[in-house]
Amino acid sequence: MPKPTGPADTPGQQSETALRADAERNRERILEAARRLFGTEGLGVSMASVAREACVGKATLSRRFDTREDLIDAVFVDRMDDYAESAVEALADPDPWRGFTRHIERICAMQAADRGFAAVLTQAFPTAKVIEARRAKSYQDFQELIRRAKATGHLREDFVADDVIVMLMANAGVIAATGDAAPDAWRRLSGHMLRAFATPGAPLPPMPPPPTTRDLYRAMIRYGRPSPDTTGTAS
Amino acid sequence: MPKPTGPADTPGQQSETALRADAERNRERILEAARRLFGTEGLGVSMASVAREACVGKATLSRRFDTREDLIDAVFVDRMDDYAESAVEALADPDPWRGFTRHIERICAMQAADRGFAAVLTQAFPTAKVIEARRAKSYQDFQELIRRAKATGHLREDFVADDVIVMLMANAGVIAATGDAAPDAWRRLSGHMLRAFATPGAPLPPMPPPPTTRDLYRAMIRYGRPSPDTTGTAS
DNA sequence: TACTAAGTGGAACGGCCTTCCCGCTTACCG
DNA sequence: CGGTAAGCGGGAAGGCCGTTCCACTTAGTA
Repeated sequence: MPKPTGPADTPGQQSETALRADAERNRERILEAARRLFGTEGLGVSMASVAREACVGKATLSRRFDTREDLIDAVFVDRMDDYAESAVEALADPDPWRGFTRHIERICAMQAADRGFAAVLTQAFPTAKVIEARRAKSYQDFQELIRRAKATGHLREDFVADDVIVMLMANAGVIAATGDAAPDAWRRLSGHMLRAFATPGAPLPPMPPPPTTRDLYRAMIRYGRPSPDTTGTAS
Repeated sequence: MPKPTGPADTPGQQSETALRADAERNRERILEAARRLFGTEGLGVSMASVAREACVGKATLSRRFDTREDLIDAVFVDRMDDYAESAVEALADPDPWRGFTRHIERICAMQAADRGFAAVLTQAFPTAKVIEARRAKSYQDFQELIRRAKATGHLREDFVADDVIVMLMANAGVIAATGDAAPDAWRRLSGHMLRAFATPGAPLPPMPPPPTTRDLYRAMIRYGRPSPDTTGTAS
């Protein structure tokens, strides 16, 4: 009877009875495949295609992660670490306003780099404990950052933490709509957003150039296919 | 020979041989059903569900509109008229900057009022002649509006027409993400965007309040289900 | 009124997805 | 080693979607 360490107390997903070596290897392959597909296609890719990409049976996938949300949780832990870390870094900056602007730019860039992650930042996954913990932590730190940034006089007084969530939703929209037809369009948005958040005299990074009309049009055409963003709520 | 009883000789789609009375009635029912479903669920609802909602057979639907794009074109003609009209109205305003701000607010509101239309404004449908004509017209007028608004000194010099497309994509993202859990979140975004576009002293409408944290969180949870935005490219 | 072609809905089909199940393989412990 | 249960893959069943075909209905005309 392999009855190793404590039973099921790791947050989030499945039983935690320590996998057999080959099983663990498969688990890893699934995570890699999912990371790849989520990144390029968005959350919402079929579980079947994840299994196919990982070269495992469909059964193996759902045995390891019985809901899509579990898979998402496992895939994006690292990214959420980076996300939470960004707020910490921002707080560490001696100039809170510079910390603020860089934080905004960093998290927008994180969204742009991974389409699935862009969605993760704008959705809540109640059962994904790990993700939600990181999100909460970042939110806390961000509140403090706001307080300090306002004290410099460069951040608008009416700015609130939830504005950043709205911004992330907006940015996700731009990223989903432009895809790789206009891969830098999001920079233009984040440039605008910083200008919206800043008070008149505040120092700002230079405004990124707009995407070319041609690229934007290509993006509008290309757009259309598979942007499900679906989560498949746990049953 | 059936007479040409104004059954809308809309360009673009199907044969235009004037439908029989009952067929025309069905066509209308399909359009109503599609308008309703596109508005609440987004483009991307299954053609089958449109047929069901319209109480016609699936065959009837695809006989009348052989591609989803045709249906979209027919459904959104009026909305696109309003859209193009908004730019005209803006040009008619003696104060170009006020015309500009109102135009921005109006088109964002149009997106918020109809989820399908929000998608239409950020996608191109090469085969949907009617829609594309209106879009082009609006774009032209908007260029002129920009020119005049810059002349007032209230619009940033580095603003370009394509910025409004990026903004529409962003707004569509917010609308898709918040749905009716936080139905006014988009106003906050448009408020930010106007502040981003304006030069320091420019007169602006008051900043809309942010959505409540509670509503935003509900939106993040609720989000996830079926926001396909898909178009089903014509084959 | 009677005829005919335009118009109809449902059945059938192929594709893709998910979930469940079952017989085979193999890692690991003794 | 060798036995055993953990782990595996794929097939079956069931659900939706979109398309196509076909026998029936009915609007409009003569």
